[in-house]
Amino acid sequence: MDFAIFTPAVTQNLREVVYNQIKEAIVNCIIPAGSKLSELELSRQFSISRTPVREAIRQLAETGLVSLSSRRGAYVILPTAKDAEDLYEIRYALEAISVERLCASRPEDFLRRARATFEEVSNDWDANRFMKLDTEFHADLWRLAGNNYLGFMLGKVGDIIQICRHYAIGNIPKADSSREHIAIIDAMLSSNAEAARQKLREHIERTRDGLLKYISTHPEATGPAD
Amino acid sequence: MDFAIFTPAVTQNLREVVYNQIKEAIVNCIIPAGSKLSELELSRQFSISRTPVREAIRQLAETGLVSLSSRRGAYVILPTAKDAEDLYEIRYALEAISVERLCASRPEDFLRRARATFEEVSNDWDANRFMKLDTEFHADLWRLAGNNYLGFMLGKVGDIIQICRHYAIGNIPKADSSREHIAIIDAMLSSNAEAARQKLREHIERTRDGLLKYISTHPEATGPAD
DNA sequence: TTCGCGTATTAAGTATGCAAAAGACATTCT
DNA sequence: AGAATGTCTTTTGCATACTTAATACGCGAA
Repeated sequence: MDFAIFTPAVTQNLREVVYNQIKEAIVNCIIPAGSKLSELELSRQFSISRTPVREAIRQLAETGLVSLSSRRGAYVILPTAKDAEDLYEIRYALEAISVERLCASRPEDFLRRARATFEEVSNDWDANRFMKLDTEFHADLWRLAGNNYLGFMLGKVGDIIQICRHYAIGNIPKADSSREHIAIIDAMLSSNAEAARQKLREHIERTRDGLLKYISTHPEATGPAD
Repeated sequence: MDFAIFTPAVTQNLREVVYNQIKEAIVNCIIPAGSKLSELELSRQFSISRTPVREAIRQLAETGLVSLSSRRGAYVILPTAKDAEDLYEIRYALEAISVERLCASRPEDFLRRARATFEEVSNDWDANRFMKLDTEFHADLWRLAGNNYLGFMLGKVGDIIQICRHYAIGNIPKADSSREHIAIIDAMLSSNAEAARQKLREHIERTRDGLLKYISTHPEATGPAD
């Protein structure tokens, strides 16, 4: 057989499908923070039995998106402003690893391409388009950094942050955010780890502050401030 | 009723019990790295049905201790030397958050008590006793740091590291390790964040190097070096 | 009216059954 | 002999039935 053109007929099992769909719904706030996730209701919507739904909910609990209460059900977490702060602090610490490593390995082709992309951004870009670009850039960072667990950890932090961030779409001028990205990239291109860390810190702090400001003026968006 | 001395009669459900027991067995290498976890076999050993065992295995997969292969079963991960390096790098980044925060808040009573305990350590301490002290100290750090997600993240990293570290018990002289702890504590007591970070880095790097050295001389202990 | 208690209802926790996939082994064909 | 195919066994994935805890509701007594 000298061809290999077919991909697996069945790629995912039901648990994965359900997990991904519920997760997407949660991080995009289609299922609002704080909602109860009923096994029965969800299994009816998916037209499957409770078992895969149960497993997906357990999986979501382990990522931190859902909190389980014994015999009382599963609830989508309701992040507080404090949660957002704590998460951004962790995110900075983890992303700093990527950035430092990339200062050393300096994947020039990638950095230049990313830089060019961010230079094209203007404030009238579609919010979702920009968010996708941003997400992918940060994902590329850890992928290139070569630490096998960075993605694993950042994924968990990112999912929870995403719940918060959803409310703040469009809150931060995209052109400013792009400039911050470019500053980080330039620092990496010149292998200046100290500057790169600093620019990253500024970028993440600015993003965080934008979110916190939004939360403070929209108390209904997340859990009670503490 | 003006007293509250009773704890819940039933605290955990079967899934939790099974999860904890399997996790302990894995991180203590009673179930060796790389082993297959059979639902049927485990459920027979626990004398329960497959359902809670399945859920526990899924939960372990989400923490990263177990890898699932669709329709082929669950296997305890087999960390490589690279994995250990990556994990320690993340652990450093996260613990640095605790240490920095504690330089600011400086919980003196706790720090002094911890310092006194580490001064009592000598090389002839029981390895498990020292490991317990060490684990608790690091746990106290993040608990006092006040970042609600630090423990969550460090727990995941720590569980995987623990698999590796188990092989290296007694590899690092306990008195040396204690001195490193004391150095970190002293830096925190004098609110010298820069020094505290540095001492923490040295401590974690030394611990890591001890483990890596062990792994390199005992290739059977973990997965293939890459 | 409010508190306490008993009952009903709902939903989660667990057990079990069934279908189907993966791996092992035997068998056939070249 | 070796490769390929068929068959059997084991075990996972999913469905479903059963058990039991938590909540809601209703009624009666203080």
